[in-house]
Amino acid sequence: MAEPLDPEMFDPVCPSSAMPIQIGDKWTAMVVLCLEDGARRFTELRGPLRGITPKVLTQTLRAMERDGLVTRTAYDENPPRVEYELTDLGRSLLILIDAARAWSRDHLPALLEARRAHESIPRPALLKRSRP
Amino acid sequence: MAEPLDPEMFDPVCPSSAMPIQIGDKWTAMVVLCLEDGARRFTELRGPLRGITPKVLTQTLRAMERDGLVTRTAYDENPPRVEYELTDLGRSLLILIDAARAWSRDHLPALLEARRAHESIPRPALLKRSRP
DNA sequence: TATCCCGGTATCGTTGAGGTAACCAGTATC
DNA sequence: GATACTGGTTACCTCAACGATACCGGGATA
Repeated sequence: MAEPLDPEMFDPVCPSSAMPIQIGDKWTAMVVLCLEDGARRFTELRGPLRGITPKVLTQTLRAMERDGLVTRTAYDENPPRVEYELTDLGRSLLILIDAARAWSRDHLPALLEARRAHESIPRPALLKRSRP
Repeated sequence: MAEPLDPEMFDPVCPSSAMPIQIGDKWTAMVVLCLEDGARRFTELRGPLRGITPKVLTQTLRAMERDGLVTRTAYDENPPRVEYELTDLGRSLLILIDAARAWSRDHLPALLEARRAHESIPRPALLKRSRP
């Protein structure tokens, strides 16, 4: 199996929301990373994905299952146990996620700096505007 | 400068909308590709980006300018002329776009096939549901 | 009997990206 | 005077994603 997930592996205040790359829907890339080391249970995923509501996690996993990115295995035990696991297709997204993270490491600071610098100037007057 | 843009370089009916990777907003990656070979004018961009409205193109370019991905140069001629050009930062997105396109070439058919196959089965009954 | 656990549903509301349509200023040309 | 061209702007609307909150069924446990 795999070690327990770090409940702080995703920082909700991290600037990744400013990152100009998105894999799937809002949570898809994070789910892929959570499943990188093996199958995980529903409630196990809710830890690192801090703030995700069960409804949205269900939606995300259903969409990923539909697209062949994860498999869902329900064991007829009780309390119920359901495990999600990456398929080869889902695992193939890891190289993209790594590329996105490499870009962020190398270039996101420049983007954020450009954005910060842009906020300073009020409005550069795009074309000559005459207001009587 | 650069050769005229191919007005059919983006297929509006192409399955890229199903692609689980997005660079920036909806049109950002396409704008980057349009500017790959040199500066372009506003109306020049409207050709390949078929269906984009001037408002949305303005929004897209303003956001890219704010993030330091493009520069905007207005020449005081007339009729007015405005040129947009990639910065080094904007150009750095090309490797990400290439990675996304490589993933699509290699894996998107499998995703679409999984999606198609999933539509066939009505509902696999997630957990036992009892409705009286 | 009561409560907890797990893996969800059901219902409602908010938000923002994106689209539609119309309009504009200044110059040049017919 | 009318029209066209460029590079936009403005007001309005739609729709899907996302979130908040509450609830559920069935068995195990206290």
